[in-house]
Amino acid sequence: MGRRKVEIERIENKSSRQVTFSKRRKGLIEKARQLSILSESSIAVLAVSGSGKLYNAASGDNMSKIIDRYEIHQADELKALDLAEKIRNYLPHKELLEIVQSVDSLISMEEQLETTLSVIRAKKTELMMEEVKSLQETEMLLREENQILASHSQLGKNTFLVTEGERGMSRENGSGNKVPETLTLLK
Amino acid sequence: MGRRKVEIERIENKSSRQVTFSKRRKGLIEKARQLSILSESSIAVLAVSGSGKLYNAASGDNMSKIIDRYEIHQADELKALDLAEKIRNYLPHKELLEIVQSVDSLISMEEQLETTLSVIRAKKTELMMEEVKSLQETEMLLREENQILASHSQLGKNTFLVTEGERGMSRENGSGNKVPETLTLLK
DNA sequence: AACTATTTATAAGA
DNA sequence: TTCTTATAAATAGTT
Repeated sequence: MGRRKVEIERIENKSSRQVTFSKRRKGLIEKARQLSILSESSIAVLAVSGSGKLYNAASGDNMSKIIDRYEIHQADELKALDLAEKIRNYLPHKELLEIVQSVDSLISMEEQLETTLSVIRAKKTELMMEEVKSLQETEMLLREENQILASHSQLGKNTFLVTEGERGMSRENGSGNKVPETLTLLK
Repeated sequence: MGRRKVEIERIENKSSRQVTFSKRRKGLIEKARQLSILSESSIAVLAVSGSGKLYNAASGDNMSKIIDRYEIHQADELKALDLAEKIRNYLPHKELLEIVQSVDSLISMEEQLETTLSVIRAKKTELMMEEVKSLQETEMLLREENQILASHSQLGKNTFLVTEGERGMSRENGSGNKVPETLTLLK
């Protein structure tokens, strides 16, 4: 769609790559807007540039709602906790048509879906907590093993451990995450 | 881009609307894929049809990571600090009674509260992710240190450490899971 | 699902 | 960055 046909492959020239990112991102978001209006739908576009900068656009509804919708969809697909089946139980197909007749019923459906969503979120938190706990236990075991090894070490009295710097989750991080320094053995 | 120019407005004919949704959605996702490759970036597209069906595509990275990035970005932008104040600003006590008169105002209140809530959730996820990452880094460092100590150990090759069952003595690390430290071994 | 006349997006250049 | 314009690509209406 330009003076020349371009192959769809990484543009090597950095400057051209940035220009293309800018032009096509604009085009993509405009296309999303048009689709949303033409077809009365909700469209979200998230773009993370090579340098990590984020661009986003939502049409038809706000970003949070579209993402929520995605998360519900995912959870449903993955059948976390057989929730999909639970929902089916709550809303058997037969009764659905009758149910949808009233506003009250829609409110109740909304509440049920929100309940489901909160269960999904709780599950996410639970899994992350488990991971943290497991990692903490591993850390403890390693420290113990370490101590035992140190007490049997051949490293003489001239050997000593120096601790440097402060590390940990309290650091302001954002995206500039630091790679852990490698343990260095100096002689 | 077709036999005729079309105005960007809701297509009234339901069938045409669906066909357009399908065609343009495909085009949009293809554009997203191309942008991702050409500019070495990550692009996510979420589309919710008028009938509520969800379509999504992610290029360059997986959907979860792109959404996480968005949420962290939001949290940073809106600064989850002083949320209470924000809520107070949105809803000054004086104006509350007047505001609550209209349905529109309630919808807008709902949206604002949902935005606030999503910021809080994003912040929670961000902090948990950081903690996991930090623990993983600590684990790596400990394993390295361990390896070095083992290689200098007087314990023979036939000796091995039992890390289970000998706990308690070395547990005087009363500080629980503390800030990991980078160790430099000097000789 | 295909086809194709047109419109639209955009690559290169200024 | 913004604009221009030749050309490639997307797609609206049709089959």
